[in-house]
Amino acid sequence: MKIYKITDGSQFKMKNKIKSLINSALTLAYDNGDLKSPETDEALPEVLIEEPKVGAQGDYSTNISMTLASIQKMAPKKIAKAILRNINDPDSFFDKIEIAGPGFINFFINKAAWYPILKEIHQMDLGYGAENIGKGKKIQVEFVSANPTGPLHVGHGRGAAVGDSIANILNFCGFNVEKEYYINDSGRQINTLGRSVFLRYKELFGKDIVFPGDCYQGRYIVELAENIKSINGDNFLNIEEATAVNNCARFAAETILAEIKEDLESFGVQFDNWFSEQSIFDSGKVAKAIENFQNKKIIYNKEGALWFKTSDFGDEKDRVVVRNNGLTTYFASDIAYHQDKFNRGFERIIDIWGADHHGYIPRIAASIEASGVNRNRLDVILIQLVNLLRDGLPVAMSTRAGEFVTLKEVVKEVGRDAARFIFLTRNSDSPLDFDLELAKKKTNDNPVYYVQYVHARISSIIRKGKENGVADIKWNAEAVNMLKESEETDLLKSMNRFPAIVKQSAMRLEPHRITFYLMNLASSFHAYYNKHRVLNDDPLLSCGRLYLVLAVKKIIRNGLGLLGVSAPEKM
RNA sequence: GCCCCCGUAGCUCAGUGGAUAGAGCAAUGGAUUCCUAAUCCAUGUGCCGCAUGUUCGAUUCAUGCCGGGGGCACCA
Repeated sequence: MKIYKITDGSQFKMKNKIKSLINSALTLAYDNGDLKSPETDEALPEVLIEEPKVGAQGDYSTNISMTLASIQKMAPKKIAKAILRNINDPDSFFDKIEIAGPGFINFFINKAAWYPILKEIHQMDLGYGAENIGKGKKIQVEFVSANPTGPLHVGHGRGAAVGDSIANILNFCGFNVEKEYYINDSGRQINTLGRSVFLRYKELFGKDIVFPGDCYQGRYIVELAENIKSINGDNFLNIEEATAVNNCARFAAETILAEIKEDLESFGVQFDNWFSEQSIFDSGKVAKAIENFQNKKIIYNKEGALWFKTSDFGDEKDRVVVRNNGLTTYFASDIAYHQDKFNRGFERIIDIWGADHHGYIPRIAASIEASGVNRNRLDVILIQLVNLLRDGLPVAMSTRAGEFVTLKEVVKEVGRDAARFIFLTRNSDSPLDFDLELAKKKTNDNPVYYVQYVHARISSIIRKGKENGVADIKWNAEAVNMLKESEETDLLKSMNRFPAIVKQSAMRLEPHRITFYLMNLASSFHAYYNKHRVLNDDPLLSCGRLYLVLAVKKIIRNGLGLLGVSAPEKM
């Protein structure tokens, strides 16, 4: 993965500055008796700085006088006044400070105070927005992990987009991230795959077959059978059926997996590790895990099966790990697999699953706890369904009947950027409507192009600027000081917010926050662009504005990069 | 029956304790001799599902109910 330069704490942090100004004011007020000095053992509320939604309420505000009211036994407005009396602002950082509503203190920042942000953005460049919360910790994101029994469909695409973006964001925030795909290449459904293909194979030779309902129905099964026929002729008809089925299974799984890899590649998703389920059987880790739990007396025998006492660890009932026919369940390999993840040194692991697997969380958490690892080192993100639409009407999809729209088809039709972006326009918790026609539209309806267009427009301005003789765009205090328009301040404020958005997105594992932020920044830019000319008659002003829009361009690029979406120079 | 997610403007959705709850779409009217009109500007809309509680303050937290979706195998 890429390594980002992260300079911890070097970002321009308005909130922290205001916070410290208030804290000094409080100290002063305690000293001179404007406010009652707190008892030493008293828990003081933290000074919280927030951005009001309404412009008239200032750039920032704090509710500290309300939270102090009960401790001070004083009316919030009186406390606010006492704080104001003691605020020291020698650099005239504030234009004005107001007390409003029930006792909010609203701060109006001097425009000039925003300018250093620009310098910051240009200096940090590719690293702007990176908050070092990971501190190099090893973290694993496991996602997609679709069974190699059929092609990836749109639902997998959503998981891929979310997983890849989360990995990008965490990497950006200083985690040492590994992306992993778990291949279910063992067990019953692989056998079913083999049976399905073998039946179709027999069919190709004119044999009468009965194709059971639990077999895979799709066209691709017939294609796999045709491939086998062209390679092996009728050889598989002349060997023992079990062997033939097994051969078909191996061939089919390998072929499908290769296609899955290809599809993901063209979707822009690359994994660091492809982990085979079979490999944890081969290495004896499953057997070892079971034995270990038996020694701990948390696996018991009932009616010929082995049960893991997950109910001792918060699950609602116990779960079978070895069936009475001697076969292990998937849960057994999952136990070993998750143990293996932690043994590989990951401090945290993130599993991204379809929402239909949510019932699985308690038992996996139980197995982790039982293995002596704190369960909160695992995060599970559940991805809700994707409803595929065309012009507002549902596109029929049924895995059972083998009719589903594959990820490949969608990417081919709407493009990778549009697909990835749209997958990230919702919280993973919410079902997502994906309209193929809308995704192709190149209008305001389609947020991808709305954001990308900002990047292209700015690139164009910069090209134009070069033609006009502006060789390099750099910090010029005099020029930057000319950025006085309200739309310019809006842009500066919005850009200042980016690191906080990234941080929140990383902590809560929610990439859609970046998506929304980018749409918002794009909107501020387009409004600015339509109202003011960057390249204008005044060379100094043009210089300042170029410096401004180049910063916007960098943030758009960084943000889109986190989503895995390209930032085009031209559109 | 039990568990999980969702319920916010006509539609699709943001908003994890603050003030007058936001955005896009849809609707109507406007903007381009000029850096990309894949753009912008203007004009509305809300028992934030219901109820109780916690709080100075609840769309946000807790509990219960209603409605929608999903999950509850010696399946994967």
